[in-house]
Amino acid sequence: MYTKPILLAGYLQTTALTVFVLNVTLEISLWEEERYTDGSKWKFLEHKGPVFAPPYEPLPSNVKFYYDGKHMKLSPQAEEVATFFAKMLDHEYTTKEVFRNNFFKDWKKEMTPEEKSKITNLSKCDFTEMSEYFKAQTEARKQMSKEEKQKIKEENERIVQEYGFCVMDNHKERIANFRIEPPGLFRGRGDHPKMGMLKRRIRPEDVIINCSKDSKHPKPPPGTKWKEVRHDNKVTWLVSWTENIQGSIKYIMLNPSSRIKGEKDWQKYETARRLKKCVDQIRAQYRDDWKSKEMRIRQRAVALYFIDKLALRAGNEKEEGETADTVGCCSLRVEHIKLYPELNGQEFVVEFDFLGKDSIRYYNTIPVEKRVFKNLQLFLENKQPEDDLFDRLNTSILNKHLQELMDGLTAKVFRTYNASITLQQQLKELTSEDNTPAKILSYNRANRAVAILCNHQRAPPKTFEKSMQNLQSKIDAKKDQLADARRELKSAKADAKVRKDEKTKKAVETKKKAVQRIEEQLMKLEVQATDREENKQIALGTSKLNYLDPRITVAWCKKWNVTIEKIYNKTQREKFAWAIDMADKDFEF
DNA sequence: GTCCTCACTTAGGAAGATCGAG
DNA sequence: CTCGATCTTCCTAAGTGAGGAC
Repeated sequence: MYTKPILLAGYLQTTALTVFVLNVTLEISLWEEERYTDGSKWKFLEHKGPVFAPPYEPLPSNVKFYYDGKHMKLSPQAEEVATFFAKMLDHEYTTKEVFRNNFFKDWKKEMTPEEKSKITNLSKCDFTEMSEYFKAQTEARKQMSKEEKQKIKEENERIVQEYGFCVMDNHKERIANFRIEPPGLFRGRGDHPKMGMLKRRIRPEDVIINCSKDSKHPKPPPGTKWKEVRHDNKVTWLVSWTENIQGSIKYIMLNPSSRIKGEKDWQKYETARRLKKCVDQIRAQYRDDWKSKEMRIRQRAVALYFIDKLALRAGNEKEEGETADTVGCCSLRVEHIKLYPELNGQEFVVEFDFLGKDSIRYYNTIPVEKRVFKNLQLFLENKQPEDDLFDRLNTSILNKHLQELMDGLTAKVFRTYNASITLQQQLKELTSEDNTPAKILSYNRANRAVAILCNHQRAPPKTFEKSMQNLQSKIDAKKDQLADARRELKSAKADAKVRKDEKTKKAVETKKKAVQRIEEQLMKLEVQATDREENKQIALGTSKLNYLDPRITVAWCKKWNVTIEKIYNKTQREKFAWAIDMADKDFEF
């Protein structure tokens, strides 16, 4: 309960929002205490530690595994790993060569010597009984009675209450991911060389706990020990462990609604707003640098132009063979672009075609300025398709340069800035004094413009065509209904003209209202259809959650009298609580 | 510079919960 | 009340970028 006022108090320091000042005087002093200048993230941190994955439950003896058509009883370790595969049997992954090979190699490591000598070919393994068994279990769970479901829900709730919260500097905060990732088969995205590898079970002995010395330390499960308990208040995580696929560290951290995340988020948008103030100058500078005598500066300037204009990601180098082959701006290769001196009546066109983060394809053809084009031709000279386009540049060089142009400026700030400024400008352009659904369509379209800019795609929903058809038939039905209502209105009017009594007059009014209501409903459906069609392959969520300054949205809602609930759901409102409290209708990004 | 480690943000899909039409 | 569609939450992979060792 006291989280919010303290949070607010912090924001009050930079926004002259006086309404809340009176009742948070006490908390302001608390907040002041908590503003660390030495890089500390907290003074006090107490939590209950992570929730571990439930132990493996062996299959009932009637669920059999067959090798080469013959029943084979597997050792518990081998069986557990087999179930991971069985659970994915319907997934495309299990048809992929790389996935199957990686899985089989890791599975064999879990087998007893006898199993290993017998099971030599994955194609001879029959997991269907296991698969059917798990499907039946899922089905059974769905068919449970209301009471049983309620019981499970309550048990889950109890776990959340016990492990889902921590105390950080007097605030009780929600933890984002307090459950340790269960073992399973690694599902990389795109053409990942490690897909199918066994992600091993994490034990308390693998886990590092971070909390304050003076807190009640979390207890490891009976008979176990933590790898380490440390008290590092320069970081925000509560628990960490090293994952075995890439050797990277995983963390348990706080929910986006927490003070520590909210403040960071706010800071991010403030940095982007500072960029707004100097972006013109930076643009002038990189345009000038296109003419530089030095190759490295020209490359830097062209790359920055792409990052700015196309909202490309920075593009760190990646270790070859360890991950899917994806790139960002600085890691673009010759094979990822094509130059057309002329294309479809436009001059100096660049075609981009590459796989970005999560192996999402970026495809775009854009006309660029002649100077950029000439530079690109120069960068391509004497290179092979697999050579780097920007061979004198990497993200570190670029970011060092950006840091000199503005304090806190990095490549990703451009994405945030361009996303937010686009939303603001599109909202201005598209919104008009209209009914609420039309305003919301405008909002979604502005949001969509950003999602397109940032290349946030999604797989078209499997049911997309059908759901479009359903909506269309609803629209047709509504149109018929409207025609009927109009006919009735007409006859009622005619009737009233003849009879001229109160009763028929009233009837006309009623029919008029009915027509209006149906017109409204029809319009709403049509808007919905437009929105859905335009959204087929576009994901709005990512930009909404990570790129758009929420204060723009809050201000828009206030200005146009749209309730915030129409734009942000409960989780989003919690995450953006700071903005909802802070922004008024005149906020400008 | 280059490599490596670490912490943190950003990302799309899967699973689960809720809604609304019939 | 049931079922499929849709919305929300969960999950965890995949990025960014700072900083330190050499």
